Amino acid sequence: MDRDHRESASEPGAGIEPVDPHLLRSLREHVHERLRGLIIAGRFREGERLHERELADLLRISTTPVKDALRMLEGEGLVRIEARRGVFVLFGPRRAYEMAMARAAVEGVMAGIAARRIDDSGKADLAGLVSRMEHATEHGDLEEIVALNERFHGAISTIARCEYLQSRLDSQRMYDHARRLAVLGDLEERRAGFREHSAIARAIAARDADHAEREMRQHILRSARHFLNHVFGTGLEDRDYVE
Amino acid sequence: MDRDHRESASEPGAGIEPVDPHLLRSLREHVHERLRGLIIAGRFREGERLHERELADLLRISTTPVKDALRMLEGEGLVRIEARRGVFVLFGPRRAYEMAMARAAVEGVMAGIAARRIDDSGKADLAGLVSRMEHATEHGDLEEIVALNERFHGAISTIARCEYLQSRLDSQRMYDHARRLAVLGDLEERRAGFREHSAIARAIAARDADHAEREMRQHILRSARHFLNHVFGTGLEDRDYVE
DNA sequence: GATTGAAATCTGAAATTTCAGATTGCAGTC
DNA sequence: GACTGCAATCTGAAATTTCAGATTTCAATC
Repeated sequence: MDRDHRESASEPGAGIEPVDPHLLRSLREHVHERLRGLIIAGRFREGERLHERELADLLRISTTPVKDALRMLEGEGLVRIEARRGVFVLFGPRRAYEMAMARAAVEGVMAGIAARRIDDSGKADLAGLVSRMEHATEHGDLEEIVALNERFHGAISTIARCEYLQSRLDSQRMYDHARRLAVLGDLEERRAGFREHSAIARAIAARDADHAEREMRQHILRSARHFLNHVFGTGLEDRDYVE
Repeated sequence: MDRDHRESASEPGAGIEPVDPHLLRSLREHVHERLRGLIIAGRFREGERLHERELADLLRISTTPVKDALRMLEGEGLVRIEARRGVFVLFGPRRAYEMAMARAAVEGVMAGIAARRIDDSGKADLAGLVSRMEHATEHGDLEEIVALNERFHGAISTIARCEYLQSRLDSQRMYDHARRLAVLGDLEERRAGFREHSAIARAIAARDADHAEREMRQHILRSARHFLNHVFGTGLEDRDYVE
């Protein structure tokens, strides 16, 4: 309602924007998304072989978009393609944690930049999201928590305005949705995540770049470790990763 | 000579290893390497259009490996592919600096991990490389400096043993070789780089992870800024990037 | 049974053809 | 001249075919 009210009736083009060329998703992107989801959900063991023609048969499409999707997965470090030998899955606890480390490093830098760039409008956005996250945390609204988490991290990216750094994060996603919900069923874990989000937002609002970065990194690494312990049991060498 | 001496004559298989599947480079990789080099050398303006069929004609190959190479470049953030519209270059000073930032973030983490994992053999390797870098710095042996720089960073990666993090670095390379040599022609710049390398090696040898990370990040960002100022003149917003 | 070499089969890479959406050019109408 | 609609052309996406290296199978030889 507020939205319609703000658009002036004297602007006939109001609300009309250029069509985003990415709205139509290609076959390759569909395949990529599906295979990626299966890999991080653990459907394939680490080292398991994927079969290009078999996948194409199952999906009722030609091998071309399957090849392209596998190439994308290779670029993300989730599979290894050996010419004329096969495609092998590269996802296990170690890889997942290294992905989290890469994410922590890059997103930490972005949080630092956001702290330098924040304005009042950005502060209000973050505060609003934190408030909603607190509510969802206490009420156990798990899907809402996941969605707000996305929005929180997205808001920081918007403030930071580092398009390339953000693009690097897309390939570091290693959470399986269903398992993430399972982990968030634990109130203490939810509260820990919320405390961390709050600390990040406070540091950014205070323009404390170093602190924002540190909080962001710790948040990402701690929650990743918790998640991976839940999914894989023990499997990580702790020595390298103490923060 | 020392090498041959170390291999025992009683081991008939000595020196025989599995064939690395990547030894034979595919057409796609050749095209990727060439196009990548041209892009970071500034052969194409930011926003300039690349033409898939034209490139295939020039290279005397089919469009398939050209498509694949362009896809790889897209994954690296160096081009944007719009379906049925064209391929557009995304490389300019801002992108180059964001690439350096991503590299600084990830490689900083790796330096910290190396500091935790270092052993005596690793210390000796780094010390040896630093010694050779000092010599090349004072004698203006530019190609040697570039090669030793690669080896220095590679040695740290070997110590850190984070395969995935290392793989993320491959797509963050943004130095044009010829221009890099030009920048290194300046003795003060060479010395600054050497001082930074030394500081990194010292921090790693001292197992001071935080310090190693900080030194690595500063080294990468400072030298990138210097390089980009040389190549592009001013063009970066300094405000975001103060370290 | 062990070894060797050739044939058959498998596999991703590359070439070629076709497809389908996007853009441009041109002719007709007002 | 401005506008509209259609045809021609352009472009990356996808399908299909072929290629060339890798692996397996099978038959012959010792």
